[in-house]
Amino acid sequence: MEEKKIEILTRASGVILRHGVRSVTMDDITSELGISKKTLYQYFTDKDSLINAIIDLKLGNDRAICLSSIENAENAIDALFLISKSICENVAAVNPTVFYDLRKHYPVAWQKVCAHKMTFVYDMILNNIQRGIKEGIYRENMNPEVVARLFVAYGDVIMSGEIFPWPEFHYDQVYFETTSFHIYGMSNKKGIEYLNKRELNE
Amino acid sequence: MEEKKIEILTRASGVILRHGVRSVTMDDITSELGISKKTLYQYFTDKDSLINAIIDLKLGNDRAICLSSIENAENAIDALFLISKSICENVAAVNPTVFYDLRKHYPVAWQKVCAHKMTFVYDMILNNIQRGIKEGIYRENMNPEVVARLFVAYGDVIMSGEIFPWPEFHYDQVYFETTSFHIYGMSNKKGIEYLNKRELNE
DNA sequence: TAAAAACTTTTTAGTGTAAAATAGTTTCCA
DNA sequence: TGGAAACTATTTTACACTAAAAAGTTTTTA
Repeated sequence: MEEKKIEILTRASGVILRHGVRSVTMDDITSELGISKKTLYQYFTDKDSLINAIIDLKLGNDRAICLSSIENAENAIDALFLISKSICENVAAVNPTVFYDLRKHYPVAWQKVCAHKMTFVYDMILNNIQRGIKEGIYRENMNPEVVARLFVAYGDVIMSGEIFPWPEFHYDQVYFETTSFHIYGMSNKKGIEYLNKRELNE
Repeated sequence: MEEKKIEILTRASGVILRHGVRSVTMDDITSELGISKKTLYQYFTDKDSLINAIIDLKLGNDRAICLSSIENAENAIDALFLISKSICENVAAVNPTVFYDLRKHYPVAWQKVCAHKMTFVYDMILNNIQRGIKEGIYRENMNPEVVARLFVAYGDVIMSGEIFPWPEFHYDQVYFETTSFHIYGMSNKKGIEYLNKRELNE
């Protein structure tokens, strides 16, 4: 991909993820980036393809960050904390209306997001559970499929804002509390000892 | 309330909660109960008041069952298991479209349902957390407000069917798994010992 | 060559209206 | 008295239409 296309993509991504897909028009993007419509349409045939590219870019970045977190973590618990920290930083910058807009008007992009949650995130958590069990810090008497899906669901619950209304609650705090609670729920005796030790160091 | 009104209410409740609010017309109810519209409207001025009465009845029953579970339980963990068992039995009999219909067309009734979740259920779980801490079986290092709201959220997640699609997953099984996971997440060493002992007895 | 501007086409929000469905009322009859 | 049916009133729904906005294209200009 040409350098110019990448620049347009990343800058447009910033505007759209911050303000919503519907709210930002193609004219808004051109004037925001200081380019003409001609140029914009030279690189992206229509708004749909631009949105799809933005979502691909975003999900790709998220995945890369998660995978590096997993590699650098000393154990399953540490990995989950690292992941939740980066998810927090990444998703907090996305306006919730983006998800609403995608679901309603951009079925292809929305499908990508759903697939990302139900395959990548789900598989990642499922692997994390297996890793934790193998490392002897997670309980063996839980249902991995249900527990992993529960973790996936947290994102929706927190983002919807119904149960944790802003400004009484803040995404990042709730997400952190939720993740630690989830880790406690999965941990066995040895895992909880590690958690306690971890808490002391903070 | 007269005996006849109660009979009409309970029987209409059965039909409506099973098939949905919008799907069941006033004519359906009269023919199903074998009464005339004259009689039905003698006891309920309009459909709205009937629906509201049904919701009041339903929520009242649910509350009564929960409160008796709490009293009869030997400790906080036992109480949560009893509650989740009765919630399961009660909510599983309600067609999910009922919630959809209420939310969209019966704002007063929907408000009752939301208030029930956000006050009664939430307070109940908050009390349960305090009880468990006092009984020395729950951790003290958790955020009760977040953890209680998380429990409230499970209901929505499971009922929506997006994360746990039927028929791959069944309400009652997922609800049971989820509740036990949640209890593990709240329990401390002593609580987990009680849980292990409990599992052996099953 | 690419931005700016002017332009055309498509999508969407909003409105009005007719038909259908349902709520709610009245009448008749066992 | 209360059920059955016929009736009226209200609400929903569907469709057509209009106006505005935004997508997408072409032309002009620096």
